[in-house]
Amino acid sequence: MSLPHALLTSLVERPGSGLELARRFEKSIGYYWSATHQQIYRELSKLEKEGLITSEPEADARGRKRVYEVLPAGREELVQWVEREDDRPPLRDAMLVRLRAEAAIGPTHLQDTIRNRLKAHERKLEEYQMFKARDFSDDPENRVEALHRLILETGIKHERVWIEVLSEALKIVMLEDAQ
Amino acid sequence: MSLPHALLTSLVERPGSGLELARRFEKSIGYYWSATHQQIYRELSKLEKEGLITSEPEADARGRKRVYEVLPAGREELVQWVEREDDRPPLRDAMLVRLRAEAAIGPTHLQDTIRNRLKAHERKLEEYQMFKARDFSDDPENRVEALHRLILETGIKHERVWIEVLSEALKIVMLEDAQ
DNA sequence: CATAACATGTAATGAGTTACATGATTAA
DNA sequence: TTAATCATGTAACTCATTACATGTTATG
Repeated sequence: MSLPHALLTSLVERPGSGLELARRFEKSIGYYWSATHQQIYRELSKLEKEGLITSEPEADARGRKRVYEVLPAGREELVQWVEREDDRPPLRDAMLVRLRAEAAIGPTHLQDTIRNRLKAHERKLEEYQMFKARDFSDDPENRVEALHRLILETGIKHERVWIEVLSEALKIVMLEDAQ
Repeated sequence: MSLPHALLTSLVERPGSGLELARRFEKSIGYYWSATHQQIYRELSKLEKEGLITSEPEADARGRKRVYEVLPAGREELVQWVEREDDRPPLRDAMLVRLRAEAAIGPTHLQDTIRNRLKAHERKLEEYQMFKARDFSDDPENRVEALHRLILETGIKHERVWIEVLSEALKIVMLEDAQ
């Protein structure tokens, strides 16, 4: 149940429409949560029905831009949620299942798949490093900047782990082909 | 759609019942895919209906142990799937949403939540390191062992990243309380 | 023969994805 | 005035979670 709270957070930072939020998810929010525009519109309606956000203009305006902002009740709900305990999400990556399957029934031809994913992670890493260079100085930081930097840093670490893992996977898979 | 393939992989490695598979998921499979027994039973029925696995005894035996094994068609499906291209799963962690929300509306009281999750990751890391010491030697490895080690190593790296991130988060959150 | 442990399942709900539908605004 | 872009939404489906229901086997 984090999507509504990711939306509340983003709207607290700055009011915006469904499509604007979808774009924020694609850009910056993407490295800690992801969602499609369909999900976002559905969730915004729900949040408005629950009285946590309002929109302007209120009219049933299909096709016309509708800007949402957070109500006091929404802010309160967000505070409550932040302080709530929560389990860690399970690590669930099909690539690891593929590698285990490869061990069981291989050799198969999965080098290209690995190589493509490796490239994808390298691209993301580069993108995040650009964000970091652009948005964060080495100066003493306030808490907001420190938290934002930490979140981006998490994305960077995540990409680095996968680059390491996939590079190693490629080595193993290519070795077995050479035999 | 990785659960059926995680099941096929595990059953190729060794035939087993639903509950046995659930236990494997809790133990070793947990660091690359997770599932509950309800999901597992449902998926096993589906796989059997599709002719990818069989079970003994076939009888509609509620309460009696039923051991599944993979049919040639199941093995073939697994090979096909392993070689199939696949996008990276998005990074989706409620803790990062919490940290971003904390930046927007904080300070709130989320230190305990962070501390608890930190402890959970430290416990997991220790567990994985025990597995590693127990199951893998430093000897020259064959491909199966190398792949299994890589998967475990991925879990270890993952835990380490979160330990770093949460330690840093704790520092930031405690600093702001001191002000 | 009672009870704990083992074993398999159903039902309801929630969350996420994919495909599709439609209206409004702007610029060529 | 037509096409592109902006913008909002519906519907159907799959996957995962939670709560519950029930039968079997071993053992004291």
